[in-house]
Amino acid sequence: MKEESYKQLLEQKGLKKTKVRITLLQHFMSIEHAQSYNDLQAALVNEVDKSTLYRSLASFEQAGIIHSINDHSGLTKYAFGQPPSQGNEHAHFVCEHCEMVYCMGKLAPLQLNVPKGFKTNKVQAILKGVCSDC
Amino acid sequence: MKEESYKQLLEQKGLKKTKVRITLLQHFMSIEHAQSYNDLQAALVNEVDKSTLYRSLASFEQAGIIHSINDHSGLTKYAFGQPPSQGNEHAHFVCEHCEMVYCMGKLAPLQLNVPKGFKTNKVQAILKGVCSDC
DNA sequence: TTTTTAAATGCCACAGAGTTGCATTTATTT
DNA sequence: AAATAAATGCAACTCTGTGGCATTTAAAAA
Repeated sequence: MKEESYKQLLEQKGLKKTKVRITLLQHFMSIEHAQSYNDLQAALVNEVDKSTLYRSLASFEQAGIIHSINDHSGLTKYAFGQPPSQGNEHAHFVCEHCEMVYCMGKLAPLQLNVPKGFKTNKVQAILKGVCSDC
Repeated sequence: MKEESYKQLLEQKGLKKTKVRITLLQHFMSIEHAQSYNDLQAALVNEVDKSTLYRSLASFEQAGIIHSINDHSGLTKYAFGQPPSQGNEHAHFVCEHCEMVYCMGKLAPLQLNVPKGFKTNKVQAILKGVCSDC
């Protein structure tokens, strides 16, 4: 994909087309699994300041370009694609072997027995297993 | 429940019956929702050292007395009861109003469409909504 | 194109969760 | 009661993530 298309996406989302953001977006769109802060620093060859990177991630997430994932590892991961909205959730798959995190297809409505008085609004599911590369 | 029963449980699990552990276990069994490190410190009136508390939690979890929960708040929470084992998972409910975390009943088997080559071993679900007290 | 302005970056210091090493204390065993 | 092994407390440290502030850069206005 040409650099132009990254710029277009940023413009469309009302974000300034800075060097950091273009590189970051390019990376997100070129990779298929979720990225931790450290993955991203390595991919950007440690050229970006820590707070800049976190702030870029925050603005991308707010703009709906990426979404953050809690995979129960203690590290937040980030993946390309819109944040799951109500009724539009997708599951995340964590490989127990290589630790990689993948976005899965839309989550089928779950039968959830919650006690009386509890009202469920959204569901987050983490699948653990072995990925196709392992 | 008498103090004797806490001691029995510790003995049964092969854990030394220390003051800290008895107080901690007593607290876990008297409360219905999951506890953060800070909740526990407050409940134990800040009398316990940080590393002691974390180490006690680790030993309880290893012994299968409690299990830890990652509710996407950034804080690990701990609840009384065996860690979910394969085929015996339960969901966790996070109240969006009071932030409390509850253990729900056993999770019904889910229909999960994962891509070819992916093999799911376990499922962890977090439900977000409003609890019966809110 | 040049000037203006508003936002993004980098640097630094900080906050909070959780861990580790080590000396001391305590529970259990002999 | 003495010996032993594990639990505790303390201090220092790691790691993730945040916030203030001066400087730079992208976009808008002139």
